[in-house]
Amino acid sequence: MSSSIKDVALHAGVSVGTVSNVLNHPSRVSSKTVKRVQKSINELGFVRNDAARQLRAGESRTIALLVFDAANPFFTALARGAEDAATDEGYSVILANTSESQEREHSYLDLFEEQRVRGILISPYGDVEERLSALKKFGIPSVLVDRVSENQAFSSVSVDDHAGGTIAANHLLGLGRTRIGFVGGPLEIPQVADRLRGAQDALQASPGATLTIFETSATTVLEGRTAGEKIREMSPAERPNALFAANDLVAIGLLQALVATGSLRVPDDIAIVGYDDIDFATSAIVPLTSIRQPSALMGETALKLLREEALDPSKKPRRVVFQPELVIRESA
Amino acid sequence: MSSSIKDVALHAGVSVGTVSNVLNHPSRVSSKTVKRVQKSINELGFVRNDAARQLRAGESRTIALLVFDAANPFFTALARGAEDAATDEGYSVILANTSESQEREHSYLDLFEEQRVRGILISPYGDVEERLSALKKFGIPSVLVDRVSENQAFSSVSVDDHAGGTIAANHLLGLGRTRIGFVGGPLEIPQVADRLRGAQDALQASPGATLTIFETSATTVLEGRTAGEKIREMSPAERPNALFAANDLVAIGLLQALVATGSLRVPDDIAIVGYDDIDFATSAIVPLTSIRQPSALMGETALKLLREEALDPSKKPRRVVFQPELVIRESA
DNA sequence: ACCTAACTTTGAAACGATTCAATCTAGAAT
DNA sequence: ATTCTAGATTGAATCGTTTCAAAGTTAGGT
Repeated sequence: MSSSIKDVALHAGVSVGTVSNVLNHPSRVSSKTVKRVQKSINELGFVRNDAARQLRAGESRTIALLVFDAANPFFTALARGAEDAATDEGYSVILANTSESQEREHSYLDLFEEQRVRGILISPYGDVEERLSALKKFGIPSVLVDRVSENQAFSSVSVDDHAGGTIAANHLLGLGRTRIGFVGGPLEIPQVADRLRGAQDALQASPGATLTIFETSATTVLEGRTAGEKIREMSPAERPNALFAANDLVAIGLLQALVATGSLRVPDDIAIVGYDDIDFATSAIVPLTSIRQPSALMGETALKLLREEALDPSKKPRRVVFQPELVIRESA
Repeated sequence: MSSSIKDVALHAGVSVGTVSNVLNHPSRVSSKTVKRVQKSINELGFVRNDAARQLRAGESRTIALLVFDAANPFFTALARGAEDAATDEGYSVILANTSESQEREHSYLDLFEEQRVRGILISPYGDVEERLSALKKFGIPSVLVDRVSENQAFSSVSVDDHAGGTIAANHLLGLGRTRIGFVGGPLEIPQVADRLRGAQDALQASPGATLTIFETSATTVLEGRTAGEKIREMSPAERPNALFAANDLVAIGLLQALVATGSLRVPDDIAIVGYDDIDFATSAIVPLTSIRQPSALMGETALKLLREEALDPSKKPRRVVFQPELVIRESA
């Protein structure tokens, strides 16, 4: 069905070694021969079998990017950055979506291990550092994205989520809000936990203020809406007058529940701060005040770190931390 | 660095054939041996080399999904549907993003061909049917997503974009709007062209109404906003009083330019209908009236069609067309 | 105790590329 | 004419699996 390098060699009247050289080291072959072989390749419709190549050469040209929520624009922006950087270096990036499932996260890591990808960019959902260490020993480097390595074993690109949480909370406190709610979850997700902790630390400095946690089972629009509906039903006295959402998706969900129904006004009754500053933040019912992360740049940087790692696995991991930035719009 | 099946065989005191059988046909091996081999596998940290496996077995377990804009929630929803269906059948889906570049589209197709993926789900950007035919001859089936095959050569899952355009236009006409603008592009994208044509056909029936085309270079929020700014500057007399956007992203961009600045009211001054009904449509400044496509279901269906195709390549391609549905909110 | 049928296990031959030492040019220098 | 050299070409060995015919083993029936 598909022709091999041997068929090409036969057709062009040269040896298989020569065909391989035309493919990989054309300079070693006389231009006359190159031309002849190229012609045969075209006529036969030959396509190199990557499995065979990889088996012998021992190295792959693809890099895997594993995120736990591909639907989040923050990750697609990040992916875009990584892809552009990869293309420049002759690599291809393939994306896999964990869908917030530890099981899938592991099965994708298994897949990538079996495929011997050149490296892994991962925004971890579950606890995978041990697994990644094994992969590293195995020869597959990885770089953590949007999360730092707990034991400093991996390079990482992240944003200072604690600082982001503090900025958000301080902004709300600065507006004179004292009953603050944090909406997001699961709290096991480090990004969520850090943002929460950052907010809590900011609250420390303001004795009068309180922080209530509304934990959600995922950081999605839908979960945000569900939480919003609960908050809407609270009595005005206990209801928070400011909300800090773990990300913009949740914030948008909150807006849907609170504003779209006309029951409450944002920011008058409740101020809302989101996180990520995704494209849609600007165009929400009430344009969202949010904490911005430089997503594309993060992807690009992650790829660079991965390359460093691949070049010299013994190198000390680097940790790049970007600072988040408050973008003030109308919701707070 | 990494141990092979041979090492495992040696360690367990069996032949390589037996190890392979433990991996692929455990029923053929006595349970005693299975246990012993498993133990060796764990102790040595053996991981099957997929390249070798694929080379010998000749078939891969991954399916590629190639879309031209991974940032569009419609596609991520679709991807999710395909992924779930694939997981059920023991396949893995890898996602690649064309980023609206024909060059990338081709280079990813090259990659997938070299990798001998089991099949391709593609939402084409450029003109790729010829290329896909070659792939099919080569043994790699594909299913078109969100677009029908021009020459009936491929199975496809799509939405009746022409009908969608008609529905949108009729809705606007029904609201009494007569100066309608179509915003989107490039017009070479069939989805865009079909939606436009559907609208034009609806206009035929209304003699008094006119349709102006505002072509954009991509269907993104940014392009929508740019177009919106131009529309905002038009004199009230020539300015359209209704807009049909090629997708929700563009519609959101339009909203940003028209409403966020406070210059015009939606739908009073200008009514807007979007397309796709993405999650964010509900939460736009003005909740967006939109044409809904059953995205996840489409992904799931595409995977099923691909499986049929893989099972019997000579089978006549099937074309599944879903009907779009008008979701009325506030923007029109 | 022997034959058979059913299970297990073996090991060599693929799969399709890359690599590299060895061989073969053709032209320059003497 | 002869030697030398750099460049071009060859082809066998190799990567790590799966496959499958053949050989080996076990237990049940007579």
